[in-house]
Amino acid sequence: MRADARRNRDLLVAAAIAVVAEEGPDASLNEIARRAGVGPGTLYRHFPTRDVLLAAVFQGRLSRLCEQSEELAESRPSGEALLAWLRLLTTHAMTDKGLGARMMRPTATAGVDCWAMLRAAADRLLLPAQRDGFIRADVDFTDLAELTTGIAQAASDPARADRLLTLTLDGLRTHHPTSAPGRDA
Amino acid sequence: MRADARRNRDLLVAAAIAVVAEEGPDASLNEIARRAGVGPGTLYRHFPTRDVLLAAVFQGRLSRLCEQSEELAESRPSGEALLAWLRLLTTHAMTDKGLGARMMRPTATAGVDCWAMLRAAADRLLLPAQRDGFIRADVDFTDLAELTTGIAQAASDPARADRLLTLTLDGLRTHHPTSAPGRDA
DNA sequence: ACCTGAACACCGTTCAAGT
DNA sequence: ACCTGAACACCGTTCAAGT
Repeated sequence: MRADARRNRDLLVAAAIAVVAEEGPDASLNEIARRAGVGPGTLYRHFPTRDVLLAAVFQGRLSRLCEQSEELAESRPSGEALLAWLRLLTTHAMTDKGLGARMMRPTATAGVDCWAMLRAAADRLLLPAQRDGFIRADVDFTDLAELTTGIAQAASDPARADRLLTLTLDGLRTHHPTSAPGRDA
Repeated sequence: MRADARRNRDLLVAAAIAVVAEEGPDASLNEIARRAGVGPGTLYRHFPTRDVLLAAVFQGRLSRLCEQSEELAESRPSGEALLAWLRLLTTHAMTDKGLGARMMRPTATAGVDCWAMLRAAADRLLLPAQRDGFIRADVDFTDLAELTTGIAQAASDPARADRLLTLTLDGLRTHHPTSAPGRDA
């Protein structure tokens, strides 16, 4: 890779990080190119698709999230660790006006395989929590990903997202029926 | 209202219904005007904002949803009725590529007060379900609206939406702790 | 009163021309 | 190899001119 090409690529990613933080994932690509000081053609050469550029923007935050999954797995009991990480994931899905939510899909596999990385990070916490009996055995990563991104998209602010996440997690816990209403009434 | 104005308004709504069904809530307004056979200026005269036009498109589906709430309240036991209606609401939020989800916000009050109508319809089922002890007393309409729209936006297909809704509702039920794990572990 | 449609500033995307 | 930037077809929105 030629030196000037490398330089332009870095300028574009930096500009994209800034612009996406301001305007969200639908930000103008021409604006990003302008801010990076290159022509629009140069942007398309490096990033043939908007999603490829967004993946580059997303990459830093994603790897941090994976690290945090490892830390939590070592430092906390399984149920607690999963809950804490899901909170991080939800916050994550809300950043940059929905960029996070947009990248947390199986299809958003551009350059880095975001979905596979997230699944690995989640399973590291989910499987122990299921083994220890805190979470239903039939829940999988797709459930967690869709529920957290959904909450992140629909909640009006972080406090409400936290409330919805708490409510939802009660549904994922293992069941302890006593009188079992809700069936006959 | 002059006769030709009335006629143009109706043409615009009809065109909007068709185009939004195809392209979703971000459909081109010029395209809608074109399809209605009027100039773009005429569209803006009748609907100063995109959301006002979308509310007109949404209105029919909304009133049907309110009727269904009344029917369910009369014909079924409270817990069952609420669940059935929430299924309808979720389906609803998925129609027209996210138009439903977009209108289910407090801000989307254009012409018709969609939010107030939905709240009335939901409370008709939620309050009895809470009185009968099937749903937590601290859950309110905002919780239900955000959870269903979130699920609708994040789920990849109707079957998955149904699964997520079921999981979530288990979290909204009244609690029956037996061994109460998830705290200490 | 209401409608028209040309006009403006923008957007995403492409591609000949340059170095 | 890579970059440039003019160019194209589109978009949302406005507003003078018409009836």
